[in-house]
Amino acid sequence: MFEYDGGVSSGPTILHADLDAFYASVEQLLDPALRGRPIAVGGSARGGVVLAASYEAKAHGVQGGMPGWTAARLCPTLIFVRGHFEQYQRLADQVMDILGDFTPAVQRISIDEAFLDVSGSTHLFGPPAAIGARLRRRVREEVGLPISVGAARTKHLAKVASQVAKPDGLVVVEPGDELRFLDPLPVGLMWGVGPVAERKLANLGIHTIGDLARTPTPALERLLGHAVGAKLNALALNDDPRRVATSPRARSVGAQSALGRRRPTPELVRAVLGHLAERIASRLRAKGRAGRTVTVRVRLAGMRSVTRSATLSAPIATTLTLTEVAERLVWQAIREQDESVVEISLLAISVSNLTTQSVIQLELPLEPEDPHRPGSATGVARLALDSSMDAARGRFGRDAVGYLPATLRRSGGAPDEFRELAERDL
DNA sequence: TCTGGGGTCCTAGGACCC
DNA sequence: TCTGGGGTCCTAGGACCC
Repeated sequence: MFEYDGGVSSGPTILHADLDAFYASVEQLLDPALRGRPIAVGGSARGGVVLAASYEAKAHGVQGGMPGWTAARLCPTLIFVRGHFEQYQRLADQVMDILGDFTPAVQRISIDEAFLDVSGSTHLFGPPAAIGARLRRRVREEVGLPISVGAARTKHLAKVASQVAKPDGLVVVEPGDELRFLDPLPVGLMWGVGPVAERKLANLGIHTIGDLARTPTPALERLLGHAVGAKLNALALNDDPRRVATSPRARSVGAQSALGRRRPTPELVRAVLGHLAERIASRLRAKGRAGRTVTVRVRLAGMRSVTRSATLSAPIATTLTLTEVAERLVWQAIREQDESVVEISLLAISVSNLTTQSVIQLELPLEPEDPHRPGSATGVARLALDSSMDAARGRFGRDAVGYLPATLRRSGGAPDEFRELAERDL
């Protein structure tokens, strides 16, 4: 991780730029008939989940992550549109290129938002407020999308400022105004305060960031745990040392698939895990990485989840080995539930404890009699199989091999283009 | 009416080692 | 006979973010 230290400046030189209702705004850009109207990307009035809502829909209470039928009930005129996922990546990259014109210190934190440290750019572009305004204008004129910008001395404050600026606004917090700015804002605007923490804080009468700042740290730690409590108190007092940095390497890779409600038959479990393992392992191989810890998650009907994990003696990146380890863990998890559990609604695999190792190193013999070991005859054969599958995929596209049989696909499942949008670089 | 998919980080208990 | 304290790794669960 490389850090840009803008520490010499005490002005509001950290910018947080955040595209407004990104997926929905792209749909409105692509289809003028949708502009000014309440739309939801993803889901339908009968099922699925809403991935993003336009501001017109948000005005009715529609939010991302909400079941489609709930959204339709809140907003009867809601228009459901299918996503144009390839366009999202292209347009977001175009926006990031524009941000890069203002400073090399850009930390992209998701497809549609980034931090910028502009402390070295003011001699070229003027003060941070001018940079924010210029950046917003360029994104609007060259890409056609609304973007909100917050500028402050720290990342956290810049992020809060961009939330306050939405939609389509710019908020600059001068150093002398920081505490006054934060004081009346709801605690939920802070990074790290979700629904659970918000409810616990409300029970103590803590509603605003000012309330939080006036609460003694030990009380917060008792309520929310050591790490969260201490962090929140520091942030509420605007004591935030984080610098803009390039993204660190990923620490885990995973994939999941919602199934509706299914009885976990051996055939179903094998097919779904094989599909997930293939997605994960091919990503690992493409980057020359491998992982030692395999974690599976089984979500039961009723949304309760159980996880099981195993740490292997050597890192793996082969599809078959990952499938078999995951299969063992999933059946272990299912067996340990009481017998009333007959249906599952999701399977997930994650690989962590990642190492950066070449394929050659993975082939070093360990215990040749164990088929799970990369050095065994079986292990070598599996690597060879994976290599040819990877090659076929490279030539004929990602769906050329290893896709989930149509009979096991659930209508309304997330398209692969959507999955790829969320993937982090390994 | 029934709830996506990609991640990060923290906690707490137990095993194990020195 | 009974026994300390610190560090590291592993596992399961959960909060949170986009």
